[in-house]
Amino acid sequence: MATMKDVAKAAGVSLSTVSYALNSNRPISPATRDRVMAAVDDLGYTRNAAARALAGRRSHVLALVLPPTSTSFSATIGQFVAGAVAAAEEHGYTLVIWPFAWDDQAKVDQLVRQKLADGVLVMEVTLDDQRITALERAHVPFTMIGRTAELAGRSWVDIDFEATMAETLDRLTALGHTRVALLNHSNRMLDARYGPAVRTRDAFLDQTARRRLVGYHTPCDDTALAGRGAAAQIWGHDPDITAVITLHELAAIGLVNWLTVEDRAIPDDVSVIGIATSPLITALSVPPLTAMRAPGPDLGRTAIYELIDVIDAEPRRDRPRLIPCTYTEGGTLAPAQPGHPARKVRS
Amino acid sequence: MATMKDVAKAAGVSLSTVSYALNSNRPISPATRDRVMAAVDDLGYTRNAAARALAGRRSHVLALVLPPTSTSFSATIGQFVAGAVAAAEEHGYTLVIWPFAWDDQAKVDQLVRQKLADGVLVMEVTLDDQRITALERAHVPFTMIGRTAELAGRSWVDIDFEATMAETLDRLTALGHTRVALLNHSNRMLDARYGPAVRTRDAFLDQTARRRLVGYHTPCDDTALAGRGAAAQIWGHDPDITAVITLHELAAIGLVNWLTVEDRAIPDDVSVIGIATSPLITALSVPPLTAMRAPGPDLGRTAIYELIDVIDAEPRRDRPRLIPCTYTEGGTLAPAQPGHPARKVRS
DNA sequence: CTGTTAGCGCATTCAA
DNA sequence: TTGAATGCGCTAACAG
Repeated sequence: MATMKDVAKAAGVSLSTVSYALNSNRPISPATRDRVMAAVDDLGYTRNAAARALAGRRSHVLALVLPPTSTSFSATIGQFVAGAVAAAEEHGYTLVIWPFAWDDQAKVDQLVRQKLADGVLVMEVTLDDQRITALERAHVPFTMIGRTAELAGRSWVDIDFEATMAETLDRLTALGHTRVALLNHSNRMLDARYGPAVRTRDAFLDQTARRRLVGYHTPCDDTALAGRGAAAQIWGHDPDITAVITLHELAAIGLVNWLTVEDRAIPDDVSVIGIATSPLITALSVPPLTAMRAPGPDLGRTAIYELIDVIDAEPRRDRPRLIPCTYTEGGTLAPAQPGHPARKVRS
Repeated sequence: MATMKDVAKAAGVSLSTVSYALNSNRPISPATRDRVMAAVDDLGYTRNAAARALAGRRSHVLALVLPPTSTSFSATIGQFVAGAVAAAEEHGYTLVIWPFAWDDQAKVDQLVRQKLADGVLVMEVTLDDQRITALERAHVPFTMIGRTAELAGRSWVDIDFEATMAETLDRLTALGHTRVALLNHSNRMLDARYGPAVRTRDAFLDQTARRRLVGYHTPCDDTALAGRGAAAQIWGHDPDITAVITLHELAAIGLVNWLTVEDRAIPDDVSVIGIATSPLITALSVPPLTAMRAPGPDLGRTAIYELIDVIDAEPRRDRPRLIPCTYTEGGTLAPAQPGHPARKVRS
């Protein structure tokens, strides 16, 4: 395998010139640069990552810690990762995933101390996440996807749940809906102070109250079965609810099934709108789910920008880090029935 | 950050002694080893990965290439990854995921040539996968999860679909089922010669024929909707089918819904059994899905063993590389109805 | 704009 | 069983 020395010889320049040409961090005449590049192509040369990291004290690797048995490396996370990979690449970094429980602090620590990555992206942060303080103690550059309650001096990006909920309720009220349910993450997640669950609930309760809507909050496991149960619970509690906001994929499927079995039509009898939902998911149902689409790729990009700034010790506070979901037309939203929705009964 | 030199000084030994103590690849007296280890603990020392890789010409990193928008980093893959991570760790390797389309050959190439990993794990291999030949040309150590049709000189591990299908049909026939449907992956996957889809179909058709069963093969996209459609198709084609074998998660949900709507009871009217299904999935339905559980962790471990052997140029051909799924009791299997299953009609 | 050179931190060969 | 010395391939001063 060719080394930089070989390239230097082939191009008739010094070793350092090759290095500078490759890193373009000092002026190089176009002529010599061309000769270097030609030699690089000729020899099929690629920098050795280990040597580069050793000499430069920088691995040029960023790590995303993601439990393999996470709530699913689902479409939404996939979109996020894709955006992050692209952004990292544009900045000369390689993004890799460290597939173990992120609260396996020992492992994260060890990899970080080996200097296998220059910085770490942290997902599924809870409001009082202990792991963040550990990272801070270890002086590891990191960016959170999501937010701890305490944000001082911490780098983060997150979905703007408040704004997203506002737009969602705007659209529902514009259609005449006044009784709305929220199919939220499970109580387990709420108890763990999982940011999206807590923020969505709070925004929902707060904003429905302020708008004088009837808002019914329903935590629910993310399974089709739990979704079915939640549906029964929702309309058992209030038969006149005409719209549901949902955060889950599988639970939403269950809810839809229940409605089908109960002969309630979507969207004529009940409107459904997803929140922070991936487009890959919305397309799966019929009619396609109307949703506030999760800003996956944007979040990924922004997270990488943040992280690189932290690594370079160049904090920029002018970047928008709270990114709203955007409305995506589907077929599951309709005006509320005048009066009560017809409630079909079935033997 | 402490270096090996610091440890040597603290322990009162030479630098090389520390190295040997850490790698235990030459005799060390217990006394000096203890002193070294004590110094290591004291200083909180960790080997620098870059320096180690540069000097040792080995990164001690293994890479799993996994598209972020894959058919879902689902529970099954998660289990596989968990097994692989554990096995890699036991052998002194770190397993990382490279999250980009694995047929983005250029990227894989580049990372490999930077020597960012010593070997690569390849998932979702098709029968005539072009990417494998590319890896061979580049002399990159790799192991396939799945199999190309041509196997000569290639390292692989795979699920034993034939044996799994045999046991599945054994169990169904023992319960008196003679008319069985297979809910397979989509035609797109079959056209792409995706191994699991092709092997399952072939095993199903072959073995049902040999057993003189009626076997109906139904390719199907992995969405709840497609599953519903497939169910309609199955019983439209043959109302007397009493058992379904399924490969999908979401499609199975759709199929179950359809049965619910049609007032067919599971398992009394229709038996359902999953193939290569993760236990995390089976638990989600009610009654829990009876299934042939995917040997995720075993596959992961075995794949790592294989890959390390390839890297060490120590091919072992005595290891079982074809791993069957194992039966997991659930609540979705019952004896076939004597005569026709009652076919309920609904207005 | 380009060349020379000193390490980066460790594995490993050669001596003892 | 241990130590000394070399070099892995590259970055980043320093010097011109």
